Amino acid sequence: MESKKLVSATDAQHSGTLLKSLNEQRAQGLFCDIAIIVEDRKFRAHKNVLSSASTYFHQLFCIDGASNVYGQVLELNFIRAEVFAEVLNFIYSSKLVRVDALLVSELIQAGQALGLKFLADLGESLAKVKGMASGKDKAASVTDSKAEASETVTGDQTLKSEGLIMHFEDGERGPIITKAFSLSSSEFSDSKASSKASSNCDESEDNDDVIFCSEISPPKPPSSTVINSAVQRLLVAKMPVNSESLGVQTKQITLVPETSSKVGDFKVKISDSGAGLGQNNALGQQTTKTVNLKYVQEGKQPLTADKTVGMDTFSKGCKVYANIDTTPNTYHIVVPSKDDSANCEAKQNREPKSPEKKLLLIGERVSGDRGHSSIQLIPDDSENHVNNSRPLFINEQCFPDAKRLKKEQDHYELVVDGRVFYVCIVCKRSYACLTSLRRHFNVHSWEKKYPCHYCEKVFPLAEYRTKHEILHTGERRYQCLTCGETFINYQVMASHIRSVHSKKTGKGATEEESVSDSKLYRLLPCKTLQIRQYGFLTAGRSDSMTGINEDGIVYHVEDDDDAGASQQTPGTIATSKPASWDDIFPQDGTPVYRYNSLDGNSELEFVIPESFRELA
DNA sequence: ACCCCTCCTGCCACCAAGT
DNA sequence: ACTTGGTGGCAGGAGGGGT
Repeated sequence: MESKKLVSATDAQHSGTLLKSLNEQRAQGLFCDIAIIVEDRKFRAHKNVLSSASTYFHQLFCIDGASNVYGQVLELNFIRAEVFAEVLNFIYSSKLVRVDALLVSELIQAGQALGLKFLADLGESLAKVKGMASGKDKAASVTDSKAEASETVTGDQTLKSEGLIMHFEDGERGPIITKAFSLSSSEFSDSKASSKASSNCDESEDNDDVIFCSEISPPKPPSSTVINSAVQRLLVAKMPVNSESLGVQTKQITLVPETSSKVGDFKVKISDSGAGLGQNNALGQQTTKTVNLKYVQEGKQPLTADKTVGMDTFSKGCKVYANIDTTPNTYHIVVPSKDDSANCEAKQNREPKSPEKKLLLIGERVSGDRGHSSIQLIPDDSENHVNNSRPLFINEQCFPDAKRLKKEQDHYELVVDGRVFYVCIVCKRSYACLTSLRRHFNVHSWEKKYPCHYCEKVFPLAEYRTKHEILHTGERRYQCLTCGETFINYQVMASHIRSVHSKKTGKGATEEESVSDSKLYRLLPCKTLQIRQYGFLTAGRSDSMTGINEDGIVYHVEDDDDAGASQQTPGTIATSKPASWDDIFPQDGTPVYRYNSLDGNSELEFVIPESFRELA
């Protein structure tokens, strides 16, 4: 039998090349499957890469139902955009390059929060390296006698320790760390991060009134955290009872399935906790009882259930009414008939008339039987909340699959005396108009992004962008008819009219003032918007674009399929005759727009005219 | 206290698609 | 032609931060 010859080979540069390629793909937006919104900036990235580098992201992507992951968009609110940009660069390059030393502490915090061991340990590494420098390095102010240097090169302010290479240089605002390479390829076994992610219920207790919690059953926890199966089904909800400047008193409701009981039996624990302490049972009061909810799932309508019942025990389509009139602390559960279920969605928007007066519809079971939602206890002053358009705090955070929450499943309905309120499932804001909720929901989902045409900012609402862009253009649309002065927005104009002319605008004005209100100012057409729409209308065509030269001549630009080679072709004008800006905006003081095709954008560059600058 | 600014939300107009 | 749903602008209140 002939012996096999085996050949082994290792590409030492493979990992580096691979990472570099991934980083290039990220830069080009290729294959990015997640958008991360931090402050007002959007970062595209690859889930696989994030998950591999960060235990936080690993956990997050494993737990599909994490409350803040909605589809392909993730919003991080515990980190600044500037810091996250460096974190992302590090993940995709294994390097921190010319990072302002002032950011180091935040980078360390970010590393700890995101489960990035290198960044989390950066402080320790820095202390060691600085200890090696022992006064030779300008940046070194902390020394560590325990630092063990395998090699120390301080002459050029480059330090090496345990695989860490650092280079210090003086930046404008202080020392800058450059050429810092990752310590090692040791696996992230960050128990802190793991346990942190595994206990989401506790993680957010610091500031939030309502804890966003999820079923603690990640399919593939990166750490081998063993979670008791009984605890996995634990659902915890917190409810603000008193939201005065004194903090928030909370009641904690815990639904624990009774393993020895029948299906649907839950042991309900209610405990009070101190304001803002985030500690269970701080005040000690606790009651426990068992309720059978099976009938709720299979029952015939209507039913009444205790308020401590979890929403996840209801069948899909059940409408849950808080019985605020006759029997406090109970719900009416209205189970739709089979015929109703098909038309349930269609009926939702046409159901302003509530036959059950004084029944507060606090929610509808929208997720499947495996859902992990719960109903928040209604505060005693719930009716006040209703009057304030902040009626309820419904805890419906724990969806097993956030992607299933489609647009038509982004809200609950509240019916109060026949009036419908639409409650956002994420933040619990209530709206009188469904359109308002739809518009608002993009703040969570970022299904649509509205990037500023003048800077890198991204907005969840078109109107925010428009208002922001007007700040760029400096356009002043609001004109005071008393003195003729123009203003950039309504608020400034109203303030001017109030302070200078001693007149009131708006609903707060007296009847006499209201009568004359319409004459106080006038609103000029929005040039900023018009020019953008004009640009889109022309540039939006797949085969051609229209541009304008500095003389104000409109150009028709043919697209030769070479994005970088588009050229203006004077003479191929889109209209029968050249159109100047005066034709479009014949008023004086019109801002100047230039067509910008340098970077492939079919956009119009706005140049603030001197007249505007003088006014500003 | 006042001003400035941003955010928010009810209301409305406009538009496109479907009936 | 009418209905419906989506979109986005406008008004004006609320609230935060700076002075």
